[in-house]
Amino acid sequence: MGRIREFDEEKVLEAAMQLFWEKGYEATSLSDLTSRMGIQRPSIYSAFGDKKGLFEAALRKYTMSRASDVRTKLHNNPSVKEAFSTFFEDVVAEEYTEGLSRGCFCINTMVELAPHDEKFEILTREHQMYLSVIFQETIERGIQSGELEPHIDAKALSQALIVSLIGLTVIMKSRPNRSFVDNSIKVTLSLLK
Amino acid sequence: MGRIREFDEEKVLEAAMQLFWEKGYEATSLSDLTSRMGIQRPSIYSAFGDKKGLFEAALRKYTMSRASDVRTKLHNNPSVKEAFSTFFEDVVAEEYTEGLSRGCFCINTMVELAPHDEKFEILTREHQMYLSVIFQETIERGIQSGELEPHIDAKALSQALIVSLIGLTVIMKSRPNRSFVDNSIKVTLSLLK
DNA sequence: CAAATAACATACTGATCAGTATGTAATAGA
DNA sequence: TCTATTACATACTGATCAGTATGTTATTTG
Repeated sequence: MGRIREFDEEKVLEAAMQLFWEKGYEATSLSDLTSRMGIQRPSIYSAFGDKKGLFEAALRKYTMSRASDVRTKLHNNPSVKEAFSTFFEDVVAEEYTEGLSRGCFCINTMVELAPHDEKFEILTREHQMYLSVIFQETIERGIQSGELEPHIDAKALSQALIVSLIGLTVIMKSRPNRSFVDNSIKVTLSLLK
Repeated sequence: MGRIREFDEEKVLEAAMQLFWEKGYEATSLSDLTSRMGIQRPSIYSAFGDKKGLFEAALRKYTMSRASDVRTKLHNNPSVKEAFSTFFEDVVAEEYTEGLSRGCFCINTMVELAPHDEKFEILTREHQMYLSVIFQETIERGIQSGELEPHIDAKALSQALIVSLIGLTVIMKSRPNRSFVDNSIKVTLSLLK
């Protein structure tokens, strides 16, 4: 009963996600959001609670989509070494292609909000832990197939690769020379033996 | 001629630095600043121009002090491997000791401002490049002393270590298990052979 | 001491912030 | 068709934002 909604919640959430991803939480105003989402202020509040609630919904949407992407990319390549090098190169290519370096929405949030808001500390941590498990599974697959040496510590190595991926994503925001990131990746991935 | 200044510019700048470091640029208001710096609003504007100018001065103070610290820590230890492992462990210890994880002021700025303000893109990039040179010099010292293998690419390795250090600093904001960061460091520093 | 200068403190500016009150339009069930 | 309900758009709220105008106090120079 009652009037039916005219906007698609998934679509406006996608728009909000893009905006928060670009500008962060504090620098994004409700006016920015209404114009980008194409709906009025009270619609936002009725659908998502408040600004923090909308941000959280946007971040959850991002992390779920991102985790799925990472899983697909790493699982689809039969060669583990190639899977990782292609994955890291894709991350770099995306960042240098776009005019604005948005980086990773989750990492941005880890820096801006996690230290001051436990909800986001947990949310961002769990996303990184999940990615780390995907990395670990991939490395273990490489060990079992014989592509990687059997003695390596898959868990510890996956954690080191996650840390490198984060560092890479962050330093690209300062637009270093391409050689800097290429060198870093080459050296880091030499750990995959 | 005229009344003499009652505040110490270095001291109030130090206070501003601490606040911006904790909260970032957007989340820090002029009211926050006046109360923490202990001076009135017009004094800030006469000494530092505007909010961005104050932030820039604070960041420059930070990066200079930080670069000096890093140089000292890495140069003072005769063993290069030990210098790096102590250095990384110190970074972790500091972050897990304090209640709030401030991380690195420069890295925080790289995420918040560098993508939207070229001045900070350059400033943060140059700081990271400078740290990378300090790392490289240290690695080269290890090669010359015979502690490290002669064939390693000191430049590329130093860049990979910088990337790992950034990733480590960022992920600690989500307070992962200590074992996660310990594993990462152990694996990454295994590149120093 | 008088004039000039500069830092001081208070209080203000218009703009913008997140969030909401209010009235209208559209839908469902009775 | 009437009533209840929900979404809509407009316009408003008090609070806070960055930055400044104004007048006072302290110091130097003549």
